[in-house]
Amino acid sequence: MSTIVDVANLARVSTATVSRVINTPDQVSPATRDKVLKAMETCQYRYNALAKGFATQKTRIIGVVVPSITNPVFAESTRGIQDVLSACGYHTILGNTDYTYAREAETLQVFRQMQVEGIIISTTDLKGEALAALNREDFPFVLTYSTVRSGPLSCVGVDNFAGGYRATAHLTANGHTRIAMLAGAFSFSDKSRHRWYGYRKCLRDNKLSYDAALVLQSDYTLEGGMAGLDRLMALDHPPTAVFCSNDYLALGIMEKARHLSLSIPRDLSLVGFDDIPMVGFLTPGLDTIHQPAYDMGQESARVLVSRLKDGPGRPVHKLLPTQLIKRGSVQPPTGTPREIPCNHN
Amino acid sequence: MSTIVDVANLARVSTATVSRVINTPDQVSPATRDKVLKAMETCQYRYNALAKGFATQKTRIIGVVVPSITNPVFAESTRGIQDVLSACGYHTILGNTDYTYAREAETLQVFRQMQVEGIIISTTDLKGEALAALNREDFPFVLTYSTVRSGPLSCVGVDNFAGGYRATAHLTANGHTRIAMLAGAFSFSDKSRHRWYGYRKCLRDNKLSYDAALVLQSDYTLEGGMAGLDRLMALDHPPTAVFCSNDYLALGIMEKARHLSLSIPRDLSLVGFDDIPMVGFLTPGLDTIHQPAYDMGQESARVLVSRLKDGPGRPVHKLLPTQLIKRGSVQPPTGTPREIPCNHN
DNA sequence: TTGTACGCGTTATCAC
DNA sequence: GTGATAACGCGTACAA
Repeated sequence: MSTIVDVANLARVSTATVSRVINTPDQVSPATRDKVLKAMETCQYRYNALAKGFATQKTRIIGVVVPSITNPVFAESTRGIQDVLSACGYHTILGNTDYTYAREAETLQVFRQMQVEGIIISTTDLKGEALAALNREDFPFVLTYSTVRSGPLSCVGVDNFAGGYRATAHLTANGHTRIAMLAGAFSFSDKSRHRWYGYRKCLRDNKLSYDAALVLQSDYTLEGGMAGLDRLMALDHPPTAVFCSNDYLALGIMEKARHLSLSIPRDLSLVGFDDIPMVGFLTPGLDTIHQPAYDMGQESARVLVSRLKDGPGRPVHKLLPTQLIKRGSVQPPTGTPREIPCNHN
Repeated sequence: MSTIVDVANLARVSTATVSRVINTPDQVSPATRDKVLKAMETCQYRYNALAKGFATQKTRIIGVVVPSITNPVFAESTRGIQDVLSACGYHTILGNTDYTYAREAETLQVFRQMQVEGIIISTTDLKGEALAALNREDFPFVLTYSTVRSGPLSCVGVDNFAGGYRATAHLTANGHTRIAMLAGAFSFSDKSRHRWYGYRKCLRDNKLSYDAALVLQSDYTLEGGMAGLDRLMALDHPPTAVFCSNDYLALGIMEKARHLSLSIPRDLSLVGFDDIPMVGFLTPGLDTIHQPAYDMGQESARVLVSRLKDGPGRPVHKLLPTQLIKRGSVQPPTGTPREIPCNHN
């Protein structure tokens, strides 16, 4: 593999000139420029960005950490991130943690060793040492999909509390009184926890008692959803509606409901969270809380880029709006009046 | 940021010793080792993998190029790739091309400039200069999702011809005679082209005439699927069945069919390709050709890793089996006998 | 406009 | 077991 030295020798110029031809072509006379370009051609010279990164301490690489590569919602936000970053001349490198803190810490370590210039992360442990360390060192990073509305960490996400509230309110407005929540385990998802807070608050505002038996924590998998429904339907007083803390869980429930010959929404109403593309195709379509994933990705990238440009400043907290999408997976419990006005937004 | 030089000074040893503590701890006496580790601690030393890559000309980074990050089938295969690569001590960096050759060439260039050690790519242009260049230089790379069964390029994929044949045979076996194909544009998808070859061959074997008006090329998007169905139903003799060259297109068709009040499978039978997770949740479920995406990813990574280990050898061509999954989106055209035995496998 | 010389953090090759 | 030092490819003062 040839280097600028080879090119320089061939063109009978110095390496500095070759470097200038690459980086600031106008600073070199057309004659020598052509000479150098020709030389590059003949040696099949290939630029070494690694060496540049090494020399300048700037790699133009941003690390993106997501908990799951299979959940389409993360594909969307990642697309948003990439679109903005590549427009700003940055490259993206993606790491996935499968919702485990160990892999998150490891990924973070690898990224830093690779000298990424910044990190965008959907974390599984907001209070973890890994993030604390980044923050201590003033390393540029931003949280996505989070609900943090204050504190030292920059964060772009949605109001998960409000989303959880809205989802539950949709069910209470339809006359449901036994409303379960199938949540991603709070241990790895503060988002899920905030949605649960919203759920509880909404129950309270509607004078519905909170029944801990109706709240299940689960993996974010189809199997988790399926197992969850099994447990819920085995209760003495099974719920008439379930709020799932993401669409994946809701899919698991729908699948399991089919096995149990439960009809949705007749026997069970269902609300999800995320609005991944496919839930609009189901029959019935899934009522869900839409997250603007692509926009959130874009915004996260923008926040990171300006942090990179302007240096450390006060942390940014942006919560994007969510939206309830009604498609037909919710109806009043059998034998209940149709729709009750909802004044909790 | 402290370096091994700082550590060496602090521990009163040479940089070589520090390096040994990092890479081959047994080659250094326990006493000095501890001394060095302590020094690392106190200067908050962080290893610089970039510098190592620069010094050794080995980055342990593999570039993965996919045409779409949103299509779940690529998420699956990427997961397979990552699982194998990380087990072999490689890091993965993901690039996405949105099915455009320009972005593919650019991504390839960036990856090479970053000094990736190998590339796994689902290409949009098999005959393109970008791949040819890689091959000329003996750069280690493998194609995925491809159908190439010979030639100089290593390739792990599925038999798209057989898959296309099988999908079509499923329709002819059900008595369909006007079978359309909605294909990803051949210009960017040789997979789609091979599926089309299978489609044509199957028609011929069944003595069905080939009608070019029934074959549409499209983007791999929902909108492409929707527009496609519009055009097909506007024909003088609309088809009674459609083979879609991926599930995404089939989803678009299902959505559009709903708008047109066409019932699937009563008014229109449908077969897809890929078997992305969600199509099992639809009503009716989509009949489709299952690709073992995760396995294919794993296998691609294995092929690349052994190429990396053993140096250039003869190219590998592995075609994994596909499988027809029946879920209910196909039935005989109205007023036709039920199932005709199929002897084309 | 062009050239010289050094630094970036690590590994590898010798010596000792 | 340990130390000194030359690579690795590029950017960049600074000098010419």
